[in-house]
Amino acid sequence: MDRRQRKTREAIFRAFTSLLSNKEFGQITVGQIIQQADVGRATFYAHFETKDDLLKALCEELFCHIFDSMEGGHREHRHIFDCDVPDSVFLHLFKHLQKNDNQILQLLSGQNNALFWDYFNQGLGRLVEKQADLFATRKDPKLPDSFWTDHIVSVFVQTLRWWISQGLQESPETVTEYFFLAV
Amino acid sequence: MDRRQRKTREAIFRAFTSLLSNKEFGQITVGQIIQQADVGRATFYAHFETKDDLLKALCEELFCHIFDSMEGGHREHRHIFDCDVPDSVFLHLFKHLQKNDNQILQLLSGQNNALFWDYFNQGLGRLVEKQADLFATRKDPKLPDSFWTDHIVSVFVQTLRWWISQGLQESPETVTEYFFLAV
DNA sequence: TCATTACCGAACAGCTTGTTCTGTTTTTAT
DNA sequence: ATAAAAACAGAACAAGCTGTTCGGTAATGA
Repeated sequence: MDRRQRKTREAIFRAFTSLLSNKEFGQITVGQIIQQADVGRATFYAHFETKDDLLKALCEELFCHIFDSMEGGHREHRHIFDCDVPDSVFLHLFKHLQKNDNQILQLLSGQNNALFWDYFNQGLGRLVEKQADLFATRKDPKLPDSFWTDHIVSVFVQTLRWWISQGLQESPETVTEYFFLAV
Repeated sequence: MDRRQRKTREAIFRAFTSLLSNKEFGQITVGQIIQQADVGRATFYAHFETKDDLLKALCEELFCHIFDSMEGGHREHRHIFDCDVPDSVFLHLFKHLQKNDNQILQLLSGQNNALFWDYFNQGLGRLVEKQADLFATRKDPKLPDSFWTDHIVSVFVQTLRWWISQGLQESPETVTEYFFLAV
């Protein structure tokens, strides 16, 4: 990809996330984005068909990366996070979130947008299904499988939301413990 | 309140909910609302300052009613739903939702709007706090209180979301059982 | 009946969107 | 090095939506 394209695309993303951490998605105009990104109007529309398209692209950029980096047993981190205890995937995820790569927490915590949470749920769902046996013992046999995976995802999301609402005071280990106590 | 005011207000609400069940909130224009409601433009703005104001008013209309009708031990229904078993409040709520008063389910199930869920969460939170002792036995003492109430609300919402996604096939009794098994 | 209040409908200024154009700069391939 | 291709800036544009204003009409309630 052309270097100019890359720089422009990143400038737009930067400007957009910066605006998203302050305002609602609906209140943000293309004019503000291109002003903050210092980019021509026609250039913006050469990269993204519409504002929704930009949001979608940003979500994919952020969430696909964070979740894809954990698939396949996340071997690349095994030596760092001591990943042989069973809960490591979720602890790892909490640690990732605490590091706040790409200001993802600002985006998740703002009342801005359900779309972010939708993408997050989606990636998390895939993760949980791969770890299904982890929670099999706690599952009452009466509960349908689809219900149970939704449930686990929901508990994780609630735990994260609570953590954010507390200002991330607790350690990732504590939050992971809460998660497993609640599920 | 003037009869004309009432009729206009209800016509706008009807048109708005009708549109909301098909389109996203952001895609709906005031022009469409007043056309469907058969109401003059100036009249709309005499009733609601803005489109967001209308959404807020609708939420209050819907959720405050459904939750307020259940506060104070919901005595008025005691004879109908056999409310002396401990889980009756939530069973009652599921039954209310199944009846689908005011097409509330269409509004909750659409990917439309986080705002509806926010109001729903808010009302539910009040309800759960009043029933806190119901879940006290399952609560691990390590978990903070704020975490636990959030957790219960979250499990209820997840249960409802799952129920909607299944097309409300299960009975309210079954769903209530699932809820208590998962929490 | 009569004053009040709500409504209609048209017109409006202001803003946002998405497109199109011209001309300039940067990249890439020869 | 040079020429073709691609990306960019910036202005101008039509179209649509928003929220306001105003004169005229109809319903309400005392």
